[in-house]
Amino acid sequence: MRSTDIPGIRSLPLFSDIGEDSFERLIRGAYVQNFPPHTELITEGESADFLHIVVSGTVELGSSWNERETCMALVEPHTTFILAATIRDRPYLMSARTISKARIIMIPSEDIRSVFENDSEFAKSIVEELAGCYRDAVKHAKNIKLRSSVERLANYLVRQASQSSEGDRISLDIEKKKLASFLGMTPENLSRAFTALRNHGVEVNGEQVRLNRPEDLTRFARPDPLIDG
Amino acid sequence: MRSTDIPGIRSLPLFSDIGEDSFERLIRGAYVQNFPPHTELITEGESADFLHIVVSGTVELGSSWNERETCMALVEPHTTFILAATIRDRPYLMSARTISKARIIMIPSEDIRSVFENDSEFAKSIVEELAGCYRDAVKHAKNIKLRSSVERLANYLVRQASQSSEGDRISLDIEKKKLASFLGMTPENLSRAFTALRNHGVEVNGEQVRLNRPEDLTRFARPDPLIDG
DNA sequence: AGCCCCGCTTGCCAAAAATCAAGCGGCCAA
DNA sequence: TTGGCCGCTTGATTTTTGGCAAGCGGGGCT
Repeated sequence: MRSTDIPGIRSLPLFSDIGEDSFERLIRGAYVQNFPPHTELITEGESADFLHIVVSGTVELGSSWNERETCMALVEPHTTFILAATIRDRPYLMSARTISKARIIMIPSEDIRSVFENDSEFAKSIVEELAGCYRDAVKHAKNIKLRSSVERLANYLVRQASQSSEGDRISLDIEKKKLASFLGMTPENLSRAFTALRNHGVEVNGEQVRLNRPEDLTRFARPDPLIDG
Repeated sequence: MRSTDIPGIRSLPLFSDIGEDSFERLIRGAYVQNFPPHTELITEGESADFLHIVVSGTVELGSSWNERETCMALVEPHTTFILAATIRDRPYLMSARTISKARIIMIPSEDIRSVFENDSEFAKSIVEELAGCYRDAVKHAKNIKLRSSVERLANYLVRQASQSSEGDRISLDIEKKKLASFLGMTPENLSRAFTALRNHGVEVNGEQVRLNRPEDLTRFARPDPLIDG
């Protein structure tokens, strides 16, 4: 693979600060691939042969136990997944599947480990990325342990709105079913949670959600940078 | 501080592989301190000036939101806490307080970051430790999202028993109140969960728990290395 | 020793969330 | 076009969990 095969790869957070030789070494063994939606990329419990980086599209990380399943994270472009398994050479704790069409870089775990040892800038990037993943996992757990389902939905909406350019209009870009799972509730319960938030000016129309009284919703949600940040 | 001040410090996972000069550098700015039980060591939201390492005793990591509080992790000797905040130079996501008397090493965050850049063995140890923390956080979230409260308790007991030398006798070394919070339920609910597990041979006597039919309990709990490992 | 505080338990009830069932409506394929 | 599948919603009901109150009992303090 030539590095020019992937426009913008050099500016990924993980690569932006590293030396040219380290970069070449990582790129040499790497694959880039386009996947259709709903493709299982990795399976919980398997061993971690590649580090994955999302270039475009969205990837879901999910876990299951005893016939139950839950969505643990939604991975957006420019970040990695299953970095921890790669580093510790342990089985994946989560499965990964594409939600939309997705373009993904895969780098052999051994290459990651060997470049890590020789390039302290890369090591720094890796550890920053990993620390970020860790903090996200902690936030996810806090969200679920400390808030009710309606509160989780409210905060999700407030956050989406703050990130959207549209101001108080949100387009849920994932199935409600999936959103429910991510927020730790059933689809039925998510429907009811949306209904409950009508009192705070939330108006739902299929994928489109409008926050008619954003201040009201925010006051109810009480977003916290240490959970939602 | 002299390194001889802390017996065994050199064999901590974080230090066992690093060079003597790196070690000296880390130790130079470090403090060791003994804390009484129930002492707040760090507070959620503050900035991360020190990496903490538990030498002896137990430390609780907890988080709060909107008057609610939850125990996120129990840190045992030889591991670190708030490593991620140290590395990213971000505010703590969790508070830390001692549960028992505890002996703790504190190393300035800057020292960690600078030695990290110069000693790839140390970098490797740091990233392994961090990956371990991340995996623990993911497991915690899976545990809570995928299991009911009774199932969580059952698995907790099975795991404790497997780690204990006593076979099927367990001594809960933390308050039930705290255990309840860690397992994501109220103290009342924990009591009821214990009662429910009588059907599977669980007998409680204050701090002492006996598993009279371990196979039965295990069959009910369905422990999973990707959650309980 | 006696008192009080606090952790734990239990009963009772309320709230939250899951489950079951039915119906609507869009989308895809025959 | 039509049939069937699937995602979503809503209602009815159950299960799970939480909250409140009362009582028990151990440990520390006066």
